[in-house]
Amino acid sequence: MDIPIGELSRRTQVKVPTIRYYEQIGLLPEPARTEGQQRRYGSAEVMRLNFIRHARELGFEVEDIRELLALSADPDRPCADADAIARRHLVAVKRRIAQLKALRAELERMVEDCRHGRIGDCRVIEVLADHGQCRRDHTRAEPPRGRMSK
Amino acid sequence: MDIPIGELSRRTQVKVPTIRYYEQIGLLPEPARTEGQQRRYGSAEVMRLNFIRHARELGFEVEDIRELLALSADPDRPCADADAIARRHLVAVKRRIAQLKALRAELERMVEDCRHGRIGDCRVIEVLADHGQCRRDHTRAEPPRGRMSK
DNA sequence: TCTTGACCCTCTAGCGGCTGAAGGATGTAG
DNA sequence: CTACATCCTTCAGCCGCTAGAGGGTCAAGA
Repeated sequence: MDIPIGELSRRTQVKVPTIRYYEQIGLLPEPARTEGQQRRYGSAEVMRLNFIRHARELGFEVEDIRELLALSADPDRPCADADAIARRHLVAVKRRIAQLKALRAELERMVEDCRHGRIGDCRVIEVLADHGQCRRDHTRAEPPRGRMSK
Repeated sequence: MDIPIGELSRRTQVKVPTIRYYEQIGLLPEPARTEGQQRRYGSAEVMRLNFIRHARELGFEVEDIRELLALSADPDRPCADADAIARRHLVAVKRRIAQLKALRAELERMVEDCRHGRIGDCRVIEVLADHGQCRRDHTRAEPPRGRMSK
Protein backbone atom coordinates (compact mmCIF):
# COMPACT_ATOMS: atom_id res chain seq x y z
CA MET A 1 0.00 0.00 0.00
CA ASP A 2 1.81 3.01 -1.28
CA ILE A 3 -0.58 4.48 -3.79
CA PRO A 4 -0.61 7.79 -5.64
CA ILE A 5 -3.48 10.25 -5.47
CA GLY A 6 -5.13 9.05 -8.67
CA GLU A 7 -5.44 5.52 -7.30
CA LEU A 8 -6.84 6.85 -4.01
CA SER A 9 -9.33 8.81 -6.09
CA ARG A 10 -10.38 5.67 -7.98
CA ARG A 11 -10.82 3.64 -4.81
CA THR A 12 -12.86 6.24 -2.96
CA GLN A 13 -14.66 7.91 -5.87
CA VAL A 14 -13.43 11.26 -4.59
CA LYS A 15 -11.95 13.49 -7.27
CA VAL A 16 -8.27 14.34 -7.15
CA PRO A 17 -8.64 18.11 -6.62
CA THR A 18 -11.15 17.37 -3.88
CA ILE A 19 -8.64 15.16 -2.08
CA ARG A 20 -6.08 17.95 -2.20
CA TYR A 21 -8.75 20.36 -0.99
CA TYR A 22 -9.55 18.10 1.97
CA GLU A 23 -5.87 18.03 2.84
CA GLN A 24 -5.73 21.80 2.63
CA ILE A 25 -8.63 22.28 5.05
CA GLY A 26 -7.23 19.64 7.37
CA LEU A 27 -9.73 16.81 6.91
CA LEU A 28 -6.95 14.59 5.60
CA PRO A 29 -3.46 14.62 7.14
CA GLU A 30 -0.49 15.55 4.98
CA PRO A 31 0.63 12.30 3.40
CA ALA A 32 4.12 10.94 2.77
CA ARG A 33 5.79 12.16 -0.39
CA THR A 34 8.16 10.71 -2.95
CA GLU A 35 11.47 12.41 -3.64
CA GLY A 36 9.74 14.27 -6.44
CA GLN A 37 7.09 15.60 -3.98
CA GLN A 38 4.28 13.32 -5.15
CA ARG A 39 1.76 12.18 -2.52
CA ARG A 40 1.72 8.51 -1.48
CA TYR A 41 -1.15 7.08 0.55
CA GLY A 42 -1.79 3.95 2.65
CA SER A 43 -4.91 2.04 3.65
CA ALA A 44 -5.63 4.33 6.62
CA GLU A 45 -6.18 7.20 4.22
CA VAL A 46 -8.46 5.07 2.05
CA MET A 47 -10.64 4.36 5.08
CA ARG A 48 -10.60 7.93 6.32
CA LEU A 49 -11.54 9.28 2.91
CA ASN A 50 -14.36 6.74 2.58
CA PHE A 51 -15.67 7.92 5.92
CA ILE A 52 -15.57 11.52 4.72
CA ARG A 53 -17.25 10.75 1.44
CA HIS A 54 -20.00 8.81 3.11
CA ALA A 55 -20.65 11.57 5.62
CA ARG A 56 -20.81 14.13 2.78
CA GLU A 57 -23.28 11.93 0.91
CA LEU A 58 -25.42 12.00 4.02
CA GLY A 59 -25.23 15.78 3.90
CA PHE A 60 -23.01 16.43 6.92
CA GLU A 61 -21.11 19.69 6.77
CA VAL A 62 -17.34 19.68 6.80
CA GLU A 63 -17.20 21.01 10.37
CA ASP A 64 -19.41 18.15 11.53
CA ILE A 65 -17.21 15.66 9.73
CA ARG A 66 -14.16 17.13 11.37
CA GLU A 67 -15.75 16.47 14.76
CA LEU A 68 -16.96 13.01 13.82
CA LEU A 69 -13.46 12.09 12.68
CA ALA A 70 -11.98 13.35 15.93
CA LEU A 71 -14.54 11.35 17.90
CA SER A 72 -13.97 8.17 15.92
CA ALA A 73 -10.28 8.31 16.80
CA ASP A 74 -11.16 7.81 20.43
CA PRO A 75 -13.22 4.61 20.81
CA ASP A 76 -13.54 4.67 24.60
CA ARG A 77 -15.32 7.99 24.90
CA PRO A 78 -19.12 7.97 25.15
CA CYS A 79 -20.82 8.38 21.83
CA ALA A 80 -23.25 11.05 23.00
CA ASP A 81 -21.40 13.70 20.99
CA ALA A 82 -21.54 11.73 17.77
CA ASP A 83 -25.17 11.03 18.43
CA ALA A 84 -25.89 14.70 18.99
CA ILE A 85 -24.26 15.69 15.70
CA ALA A 86 -26.33 13.14 13.81
CA ARG A 87 -29.55 14.23 15.52
CA ARG A 88 -28.87 17.87 14.86
CA HIS A 89 -28.31 17.08 11.22
CA LEU A 90 -31.46 14.99 11.08
CA VAL A 91 -33.47 17.93 12.40
CA ALA A 92 -31.99 20.17 9.68
CA VAL A 93 -32.83 17.63 6.98
CA LYS A 94 -36.41 17.34 8.23
CA ARG A 95 -36.80 21.11 8.28
CA ARG A 96 -35.47 21.36 4.75
CA ILE A 97 -37.90 18.70 3.55
CA ALA A 98 -40.80 20.60 5.09
CA GLN A 99 -39.69 23.82 3.37
CA LEU A 100 -39.37 22.10 0.03
CA LYS A 101 -42.80 20.54 0.38
CA ALA A 102 -44.31 23.99 0.87
CA LEU A 103 -42.52 25.18 -2.26
CA ARG A 104 -43.70 22.13 -4.16
CA ALA A 105 -47.31 22.79 -3.20
CA GLU A 106 -47.09 26.39 -4.36
CA LEU A 107 -45.41 25.46 -7.63
CA GLU A 108 -47.96 22.76 -8.33
CA ARG A 109 -50.78 25.20 -7.81
CA MET A 110 -49.14 27.73 -10.13
CA VAL A 111 -48.58 25.20 -12.86
CA GLU A 112 -52.02 23.56 -12.60
CA ASP A 113 -53.83 26.88 -12.73
CA CYS A 114 -52.02 27.93 -15.89
CA ARG A 115 -54.53 28.06 -18.71
CA HIS A 116 -51.77 28.06 -21.35
CA GLY A 117 -52.90 31.32 -22.84
CA ARG A 118 -51.09 34.63 -22.99
CA ILE A 119 -48.44 35.80 -20.56
CA GLY A 120 -50.80 38.57 -19.58
CA ASP A 121 -53.17 36.01 -18.05
CA CYS A 122 -50.55 33.54 -16.87
CA ARG A 123 -50.93 32.24 -13.34
CA VAL A 124 -47.19 31.64 -13.10
CA ILE A 125 -46.32 35.26 -13.73
CA GLU A 126 -49.31 36.51 -11.79
CA VAL A 127 -48.50 34.59 -8.64
CA LEU A 128 -44.87 35.66 -8.76
CA ALA A 129 -45.87 39.27 -9.09
CA ASP A 130 -48.27 39.14 -6.17
CA HIS A 131 -47.34 37.28 -3.07
CA GLY A 132 -50.86 37.71 -1.71
CA GLN A 133 -52.01 35.00 -4.12
CA CYS A 134 -50.16 32.29 -2.22
CA ARG A 135 -52.12 30.05 0.09
CA ARG A 136 -49.21 29.10 2.28
CA ASP A 137 -46.71 31.36 3.86
CA HIS A 138 -43.37 30.27 2.48
CA THR A 139 -41.61 33.52 3.32
CA ARG A 140 -39.54 31.64 5.85
CA ALA A 141 -38.60 29.00 3.30
CA GLU A 142 -35.31 30.47 2.41
CA PRO A 143 -34.00 29.30 -0.93
CA PRO A 144 -31.01 27.00 -1.31
CA ARG A 145 -27.70 28.82 -1.50
CA GLY A 146 -26.06 26.33 -3.82
CA ARG A 147 -27.61 24.55 -6.74
CA MET A 148 -30.61 22.34 -6.25
CA SER A 149 -28.84 19.24 -7.64
CA LYS A 150 -26.33 18.53 -10.37
CA MET B 1 -42.20 57.98 -5.36
CA ASP B 2 -38.57 58.82 -5.35
CA ILE B 3 -37.19 56.64 -2.65
CA PRO B 4 -33.62 55.83 -1.64
CA ILE B 5 -32.26 52.30 -1.51
CA GLY B 6 -32.85 51.84 2.21
CA GLU B 7 -36.54 52.54 1.81
CA LEU B 8 -36.74 50.12 -1.15
CA SER B 9 -35.06 47.58 1.08
CA ARG B 10 -37.63 48.12 3.83
CA ARG B 11 -40.55 47.80 1.45
CA THR B 12 -39.36 44.63 -0.25
CA GLN B 13 -37.47 42.96 2.61
CA VAL B 14 -34.45 42.66 0.33
CA LYS B 15 -31.18 43.75 1.90
CA VAL B 16 -29.39 46.80 0.54
CA PRO B 17 -26.24 45.00 -0.67
CA THR B 18 -28.47 42.41 -2.35
CA ILE B 19 -30.31 45.14 -4.26
CA ARG B 20 -26.99 46.52 -5.49
CA TYR B 21 -25.94 42.97 -6.37
CA TYR B 22 -29.13 42.45 -8.41
CA GLU B 23 -28.38 45.67 -10.27
CA GLN B 24 -24.84 44.49 -10.94
CA ILE B 25 -25.98 41.18 -12.46
CA GLY B 26 -28.66 42.94 -14.44
CA LEU B 27 -31.82 41.76 -12.68
CA LEU B 28 -32.64 45.34 -11.79
CA PRO B 29 -32.08 48.21 -14.22
CA GLU B 30 -29.76 51.03 -13.28
CA PRO B 31 -31.92 53.52 -11.41
CA ALA B 32 -31.97 57.30 -11.56
CA ARG B 33 -29.42 59.06 -9.35
CA THR B 34 -29.27 62.25 -7.34
CA GLU B 35 -26.57 64.80 -8.05
CA GLY B 36 -24.50 63.11 -5.38
CA GLN B 37 -24.83 59.72 -7.15
CA GLN B 38 -27.35 58.21 -4.73
CA ARG B 39 -29.89 55.78 -6.21
CA ARG B 40 -33.54 56.83 -6.35
CA TYR B 41 -36.30 54.31 -7.10
CA GLY B 42 -39.94 54.42 -8.17
CA SER B 43 -42.89 52.05 -7.80
CA ALA B 44 -41.90 50.00 -10.87
CA GLU B 45 -38.73 48.96 -9.09
CA VAL B 46 -40.67 48.05 -5.96
CA MET B 47 -42.85 45.72 -8.01
CA ARG B 48 -39.97 44.24 -9.95
CA LEU B 49 -37.99 43.57 -6.79
CA ASN B 50 -41.01 41.98 -5.13
CA PHE B 51 -41.33 39.69 -8.13
CA ILE B 52 -37.66 38.74 -7.83
CA ARG B 53 -37.87 38.15 -4.11
CA HIS B 54 -40.93 35.99 -4.46
CA ALA B 55 -39.35 33.90 -7.20
CA ARG B 56 -36.23 33.43 -5.07
CA GLU B 57 -38.38 32.33 -2.14
CA LEU B 58 -39.88 29.73 -4.42
CA GLY B 59 -36.34 28.57 -5.19
CA PHE B 60 -36.02 29.78 -8.77
CA GLU B 61 -32.46 30.38 -9.88
CA VAL B 62 -31.39 33.81 -11.02
CA GLU B 63 -31.21 32.73 -14.66
CA ASP B 64 -34.80 31.50 -14.49
CA ILE B 65 -35.87 34.76 -12.91
CA ARG B 66 -34.14 36.71 -15.65
CA GLU B 67 -36.22 34.80 -18.20
CA LEU B 68 -39.44 35.13 -16.23
CA LEU B 69 -38.92 38.87 -15.98
CA ALA B 70 -38.31 39.11 -19.72
CA LEU B 71 -41.47 37.10 -20.39
CA SER B 72 -43.60 39.14 -18.02
CA ALA B 73 -42.66 42.28 -19.91
CA ASP B 74 -44.46 40.93 -22.95
CA PRO B 75 -48.07 40.11 -22.03
CA ASP B 76 -49.23 39.03 -25.49
CA ARG B 77 -46.84 36.16 -25.98
CA PRO B 78 -48.03 32.66 -25.10
CA CYS B 79 -47.17 31.62 -21.58
CA ALA B 80 -45.78 28.22 -22.56
CA ASP B 81 -42.24 29.37 -21.80
CA ALA B 82 -43.11 30.60 -18.32
CA ASP B 83 -45.00 27.40 -17.73
CA ALA B 84 -42.01 25.32 -18.83
CA ILE B 85 -39.66 27.12 -16.44
CA ALA B 86 -42.03 26.53 -13.54
CA ARG B 87 -42.49 22.86 -14.45
CA ARG B 88 -38.77 22.30 -14.79
CA HIS B 89 -38.23 23.83 -11.39
CA LEU B 90 -41.02 21.74 -9.90
CA VAL B 91 -39.30 18.59 -11.16
CA ALA B 92 -36.03 19.69 -9.52
CA VAL B 93 -37.79 20.37 -6.22
CA LYS B 94 -39.45 16.96 -6.29
CA ARG B 95 -36.14 15.25 -7.00
CA ARG B 96 -34.49 17.09 -4.15
CA ILE B 97 -37.28 16.08 -1.77
CA ALA B 98 -36.81 12.44 -2.75
CA GLN B 99 -33.06 12.66 -2.13
CA LEU B 100 -33.54 14.27 1.25
CA LYS B 101 -36.06 11.62 2.26
CA ALA B 102 -33.50 8.92 1.54
CA LEU B 103 -30.98 10.78 3.70
CA ARG B 104 -33.56 11.21 6.44
CA ALA B 105 -34.28 7.47 6.48
CA GLU B 106 -30.60 6.62 6.78
CA LEU B 107 -30.00 9.20 9.50
CA GLU B 108 -33.02 7.98 11.48
CA ARG B 109 -31.75 4.44 11.34
CA MET B 110 -28.29 5.53 12.51
CA VAL B 111 -29.64 7.52 15.39
CA GLU B 112 -32.20 4.93 16.51
CA ASP B 113 -29.67 2.13 16.50
CA CYS B 114 -27.27 4.07 18.69
CA ARG B 115 -27.08 2.36 22.05
CA HIS B 116 -25.50 5.41 23.70
CA GLY B 117 -22.42 3.54 24.76
CA ARG B 118 -18.83 4.02 23.71
CA ILE B 119 -17.68 5.51 20.41
CA GLY B 120 -16.12 2.15 19.65
CA ASP B 121 -19.59 0.59 19.45
CA CYS B 122 -21.44 3.61 18.06
CA ARG B 123 -23.74 2.97 15.14
CA VAL B 124 -23.30 6.51 13.92
CA ILE B 125 -19.56 6.16 13.52
CA GLU B 126 -19.85 2.58 12.34
CA VAL B 127 -22.27 3.33 9.55
CA LEU B 128 -20.21 6.26 8.37
CA ALA B 129 -17.10 4.12 8.26
CA ASP B 130 -18.76 1.37 6.27
CA HIS B 131 -21.10 2.22 3.49
CA GLY B 132 -22.11 -1.43 3.17
CA GLN B 133 -24.24 -0.98 6.29
CA CYS B 134 -26.71 1.26 4.50
CA ARG B 135 -29.98 -0.23 3.35
CA ARG B 136 -30.65 2.32 0.65
CA ASP B 137 -28.34 3.46 -2.04
CA HIS B 138 -27.94 7.17 -1.47
CA THR B 139 -24.72 7.42 -3.46
CA ARG B 140 -26.58 9.42 -6.06
CA ALA B 141 -27.99 11.74 -3.42
CA GLU B 142 -25.45 14.42 -3.90
CA PRO B 143 -25.12 16.71 -0.91
CA PRO B 144 -26.19 20.33 -0.94
CA ARG B 145 -23.50 22.73 -2.09
CA GLY B 146 -24.65 25.59 0.04
CA ARG B 147 -25.93 25.51 3.57
CA MET B 148 -28.97 23.48 4.48
CA SER B 149 -30.84 26.48 5.88
CA LYS B 150 -29.99 29.50 7.96
C1' DT C 1 19.56 4.51 -21.58
C1' DC C 2 16.23 7.20 -23.52
C1' DT C 3 11.70 8.46 -24.69
C1' DT C 4 7.06 8.65 -24.32
C1' DG C 5 2.97 9.88 -22.13
C1' DA C 6 0.17 9.25 -18.22
C1' DC C 7 0.22 10.99 -14.23
C1' DC C 8 1.48 14.39 -10.69
C1' DC C 9 2.69 19.18 -8.71
C1' DT C 10 1.41 24.25 -7.20
C1' DC C 11 -1.15 28.24 -7.85
C1' DT C 12 -5.00 30.82 -8.99
C1' DA C 13 -9.61 31.80 -10.25
C1' DG C 14 -14.38 30.69 -10.62
C1' DC C 15 -19.17 28.75 -9.49
C1' DG C 16 -24.07 30.67 -7.08
C1' DG C 17 -26.13 34.03 -4.43
C1' DC C 18 -25.25 36.76 -1.63
C1' DT C 19 -23.13 39.35 2.84
C1' DG C 20 -20.23 42.37 5.42
C1' DA C 21 -16.78 45.77 6.20
C1' DA C 22 -13.62 49.72 5.21
C1' DG C 23 -13.29 54.32 4.24
C1' DG C 24 -15.30 58.07 2.59
C1' DA C 25 -19.33 61.18 0.50
C1' DT C 26 -24.14 62.88 0.79
C1' DG C 27 -28.66 64.29 2.42
C1' DT C 28 -31.64 66.13 5.86
C1' DA C 29 -33.48 67.57 10.38
C1' DG C 30 -32.84 70.62 14.01
C1' DC D 1 -24.17 74.84 10.28
C1' DT D 2 -23.64 70.77 12.45
C1' DA D 3 -24.66 66.14 13.54
C1' DC D 4 -25.52 61.79 12.05
C1' DA D 5 -28.14 58.48 9.44
C1' DT D 6 -27.77 56.94 5.22
C1' DC D 7 -25.54 56.47 1.03
C1' DC D 8 -21.45 55.42 -2.18
C1' DT D 9 -17.61 52.16 -4.22
C1' DT D 10 -14.60 48.43 -3.73
C1' DC D 11 -13.10 44.34 -2.17
C1' DA D 12 -12.99 40.11 0.38
C1' DG D 13 -15.32 36.14 2.24
C1' DC D 14 -18.86 32.32 2.79
C1' DC D 15 -19.41 26.78 1.28
C1' DG D 16 -17.53 22.91 -1.00
C1' DC D 17 -15.61 22.13 -4.44
C1' DT D 18 -13.91 22.29 -9.70
C1' DA D 19 -11.09 23.59 -13.57
C1' DG D 20 -7.19 25.35 -15.90
C1' DA D 21 -2.36 26.94 -16.71
C1' DG D 22 2.15 25.81 -16.80
C1' DG D 23 5.18 22.96 -15.48
C1' DG D 24 7.61 18.43 -13.09
C1' DT D 25 7.87 13.17 -12.15
C1' DC D 26 7.54 8.25 -12.75
C1' DA D 27 7.39 3.80 -14.88
C1' DA D 28 7.07 0.95 -18.89
C1' DG D 29 8.65 -0.21 -23.32
C1' DA D 30 12.18 0.20 -27.27
